[in-house]
Amino acid sequence: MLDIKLIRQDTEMVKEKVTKRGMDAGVIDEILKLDAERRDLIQKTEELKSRRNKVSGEIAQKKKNKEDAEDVIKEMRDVGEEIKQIDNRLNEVEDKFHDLMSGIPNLIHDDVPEGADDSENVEVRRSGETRTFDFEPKPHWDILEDLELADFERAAKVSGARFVYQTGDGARLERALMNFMLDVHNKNDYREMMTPQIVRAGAMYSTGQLPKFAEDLFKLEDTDMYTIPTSEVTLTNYYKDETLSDDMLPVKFTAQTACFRSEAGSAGRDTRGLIRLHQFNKVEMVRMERPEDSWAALEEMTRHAENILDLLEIPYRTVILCTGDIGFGSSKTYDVEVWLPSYNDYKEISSVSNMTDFQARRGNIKFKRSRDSKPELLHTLNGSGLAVGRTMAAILENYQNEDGTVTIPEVLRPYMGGQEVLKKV
RNA sequence: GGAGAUGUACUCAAGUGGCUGAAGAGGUACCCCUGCUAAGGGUAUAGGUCGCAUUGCGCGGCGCGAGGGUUCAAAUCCCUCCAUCUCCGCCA
Repeated sequence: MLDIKLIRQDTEMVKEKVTKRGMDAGVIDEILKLDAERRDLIQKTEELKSRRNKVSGEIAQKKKNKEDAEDVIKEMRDVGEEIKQIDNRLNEVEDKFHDLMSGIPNLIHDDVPEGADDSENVEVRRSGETRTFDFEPKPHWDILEDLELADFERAAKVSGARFVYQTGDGARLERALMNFMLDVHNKNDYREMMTPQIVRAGAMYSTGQLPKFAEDLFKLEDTDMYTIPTSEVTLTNYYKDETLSDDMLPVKFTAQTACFRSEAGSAGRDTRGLIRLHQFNKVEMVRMERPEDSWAALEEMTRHAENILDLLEIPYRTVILCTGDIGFGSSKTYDVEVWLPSYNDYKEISSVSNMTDFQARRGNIKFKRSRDSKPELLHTLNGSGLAVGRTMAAILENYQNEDGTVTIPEVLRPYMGGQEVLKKV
């Protein structure tokens, strides 16, 4: 949600930024019109309410003095009727107003490059040499099958397409990765959390999944509850409707959860392997920052995501998302992309965003600089650190050997009981 | 899942239709007293949000878990929802 005051004062700037995302800015004019009507109605109804309050006091006085108040009461009856009518109209206008407001994406930062889609994202740095194989490397789904690390067929039987059982060393490697990632983030002072994985609609609204992206979510039948598509939802909403004191900042959380995505509209894409599933594990980082600190925090958090791949010694690059690819609530996003031989390309493994005050306004998350200062909206940030399944895919493909085995990255070996290779059982 | 109870400000708590922006206590801040601390005394302190105004403190609406309703008027009556507690049932 944007600040309506900003839209009023700086209309042209807002329109320009909305347009850059490929959205029709006409809705801004519509919003301003509704806003004007809304404020007009508020003034009218408040004036009447003020009068009613005053007269009500007088009625109380008269009653106390055993005077007759019938005529004033009658008059107030009409005033009450008028208030009701204006309030009804006001409610309609405000509903429409909020509908439109909650459909406006966050303002993009000036650094965000213009572009139509992900092909126009701009690389900002690259790390590690991509390996040249002196044999034909296998895609990770073949490795999973050959080493019996995962079972997609039986998952399809039980749950459907885009689900997986990880089996044996496959399950152990998944667990090792999650523990490794959480340990690294812990060292960087992110507070570890285990969170709910089912939330109410209100939480989804705050972080921006609702109302616009409902089709991406799984909803529990006959309830107002949804499975989370990322722990960004539960971590960011932790302080929903609260005002934090300055000494609590910055807030830094990390959590591992399952993530559930309906993947509506992605039929036929990434159909094999661990890249695109309805359920996957992800370790997430979320931060809440003073507005003046959030841009530095975005850079730092991106480094924290990259650091996982540095430690795993897997090649990656980092791109800044262009206007056509950046998410709805984000002002600026870096994607960290890992090298996948099977795609012969870099594939997103982390997305790190500064949502500025966009989610904080929706979720009413504030802080006070001191005891006497006014509450201000926080800036919220989130980033994967990392998508666990995709990390596993990257390890299998980048660390595979000619004999079909996979070398386990050194940093993971302590988490695998000292095991050095994955091989056929 | 069944039955009952509760939800007021930082905390505890009074308040069953008008005089309640909301008693009282604690807490917190400052001051007095005292060599210091404690105890004692005094003063202050009700959040937030919305609208108007902003040459200056301002004016007003909302607000007693949330949302509706009744009424000239609601913390107080009614409805729905949420949360907490107790008992029973069930269960990892």
